Amino acid sequence: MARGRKTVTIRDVAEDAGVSLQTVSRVVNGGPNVRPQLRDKVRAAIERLGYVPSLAAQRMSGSRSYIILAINDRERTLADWRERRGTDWVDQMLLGGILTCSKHGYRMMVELIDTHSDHVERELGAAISALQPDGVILTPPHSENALITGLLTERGIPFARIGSNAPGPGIALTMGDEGAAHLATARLAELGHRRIAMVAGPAQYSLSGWRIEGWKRAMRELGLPSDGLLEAGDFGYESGTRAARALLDRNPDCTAIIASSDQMALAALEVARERGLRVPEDISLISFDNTPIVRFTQPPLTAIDQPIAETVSRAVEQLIARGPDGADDAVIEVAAALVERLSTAPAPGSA
Amino acid sequence: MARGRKTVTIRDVAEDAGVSLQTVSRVVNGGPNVRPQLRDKVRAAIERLGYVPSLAAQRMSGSRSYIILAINDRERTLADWRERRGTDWVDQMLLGGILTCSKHGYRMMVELIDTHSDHVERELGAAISALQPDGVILTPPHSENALITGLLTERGIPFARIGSNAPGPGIALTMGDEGAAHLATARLAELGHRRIAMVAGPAQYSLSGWRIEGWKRAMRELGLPSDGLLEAGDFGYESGTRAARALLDRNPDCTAIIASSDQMALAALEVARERGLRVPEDISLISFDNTPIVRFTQPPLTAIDQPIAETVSRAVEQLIARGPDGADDAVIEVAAALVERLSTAPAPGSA
DNA sequence: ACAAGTCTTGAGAACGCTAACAACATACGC
DNA sequence: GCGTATGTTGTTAGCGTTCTCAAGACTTGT
Repeated sequence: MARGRKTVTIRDVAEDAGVSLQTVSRVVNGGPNVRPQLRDKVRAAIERLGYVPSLAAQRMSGSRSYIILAINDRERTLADWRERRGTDWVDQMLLGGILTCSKHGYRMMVELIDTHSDHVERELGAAISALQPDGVILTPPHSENALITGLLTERGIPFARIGSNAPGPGIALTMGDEGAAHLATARLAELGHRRIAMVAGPAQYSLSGWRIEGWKRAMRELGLPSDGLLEAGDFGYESGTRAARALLDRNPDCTAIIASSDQMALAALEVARERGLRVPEDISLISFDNTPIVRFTQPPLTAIDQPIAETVSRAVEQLIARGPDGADDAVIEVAAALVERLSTAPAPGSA
Repeated sequence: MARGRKTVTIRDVAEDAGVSLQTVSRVVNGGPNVRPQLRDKVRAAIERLGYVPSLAAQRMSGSRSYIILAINDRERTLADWRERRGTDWVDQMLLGGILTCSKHGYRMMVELIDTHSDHVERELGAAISALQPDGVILTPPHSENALITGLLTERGIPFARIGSNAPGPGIALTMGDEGAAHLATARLAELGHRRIAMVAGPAQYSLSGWRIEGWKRAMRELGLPSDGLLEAGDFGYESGTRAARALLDRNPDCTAIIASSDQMALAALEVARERGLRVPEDISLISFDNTPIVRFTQPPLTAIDQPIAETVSRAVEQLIARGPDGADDAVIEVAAALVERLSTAPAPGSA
């Protein structure tokens, strides 16, 4: 077996092209002061030998590591996965991240970290020390964890916080949860609905609050009361069942529900069915997330599409563009869209 | 801003513990010949300083890179993603991989690579040169690409091929596609079905062939003819529609369909509906994959669960356990299971 | 008690790359 | 034509770790 054919190093290229190591390095990194003639010669040698710089060596020599680290919540990810709920969030994040990273010669790594306070510093610290990433992407519920943002700030590593619009340290990227909830509510009102209920997410996620805000603002603007029309779940199916039942028990006149996750919307759909309510004839449903499952339910659900991939992509681009020193704070919004399917219709008796 | 607090290196630990670099290195890597007293002293220093070895430096010094690289097909992944079909496969793979990697102090990286022959060597070669992974995990359709396995063999990098049971180079991990198809077919026969059709995957994937084999073997063992009951799709929804229509046109007496992917099963479900066939009363349906969507269709689908996460986990463990030299070939099978839901029932008119 | 081993520790080189600096060539101003 | 800015190339050191090899401290057998 032709095992272990020696790796092509920068030295081999230098030799082949008849120049010094440094010149090759300059060509590889797009250095500014190289004569075109030499540059082409070096490029030819690189091509011929199939040279690719070693990431480890680059990192060692004090330059960038070309790694972006994405932090996900271990508990949630594992629960989603174990119960085969699907982890579309991870998917979207990964794909958006990988694609954008590779466009810039970077790589993305995913790390699962416990939210528990005594673990979080150890685990994140270890990951950072081992990988020395050029940037970190934080996803909920880590996005507003002061322990984490503090650690990253202290170590001088640029980071982006997904799903947060609190103008704290680092780059905050939000999907405009307030606006999205407002959009959904307004659309339902447009269809003639007056009693529009909201199944919110857990208070631990700040986006839950923003969605409630958006819903309340829309109701207020339309002169509709929102009292008694709010329930909270934990994004999971069971909590959605509980919330939908409570909501319908309390408001028999409710004709529309906005659920803060697809799972909870699915639960609401089932609760409606168990009570003999037809969707969308008797009650309309809008969910948040727009994961693949909502296209295959009966009826397919109208949903707010979370542009997770695009958001993460933007985050990566910011991180890379700003480089090691540009950790300036910023708030960026990537707009969500309403995808209308068959779970929404004019309110019963309207028009 | 307390920017850039210096990283803790092995030198700091050595100084703190009053020993040489080498001793610390030995303790960190579980070296065999260190006196317990010293070992504890060094461990205490590591703990106190929060030392974590730099991955880049470890790699540089010629030891392992502690990185496992997973290769996915770019085209398929992007298509799945763009059309929001969901990429459950990526999910499962990633999670199974990450979890097992981190258990052993490894990391997993995902790379999307084009199947096109002129790209594949360049792209994979570049990824390998840059990352220098300790092992590579190949997923279909790369698992049996001779260009890829050749390149890896030549470079002496151990690799695992997921979804292949061809006893070629490297470790082949199969989910027992032949057995799984046999299982599904036998179960349907048990329910009284005689005309059991198969919507297979594309021939490009060898597992498609194995599934056909399993189905044919079961039919043969049961003394049932299988002629005219086979159609092939490309795993996608549209191809499933075409296949199901062709199948039902040709075999009005068909009472059961096994589809080689959830998407194609969904399509078959829709085709049945459009022809006024009730599932499962008139026709039973079994799909392959068991992604999250099949739990939420009407009715929920009986499915063969692909133990992707477990398979990848096994692959990672093999790769790590064998180390840099143990590239011995092997074939490992992780059994798939049949998850019965509501799309299967006794054949019409039976019992 | 002495030679021959084994265990334990340390010193120095090496991995592949880039930063910082030095050296040389070329251009420009007067 | 000489000094100074600017462009181009090469040289050296160092990043943090592990490997190789050597030296010292213990054993053990006779």
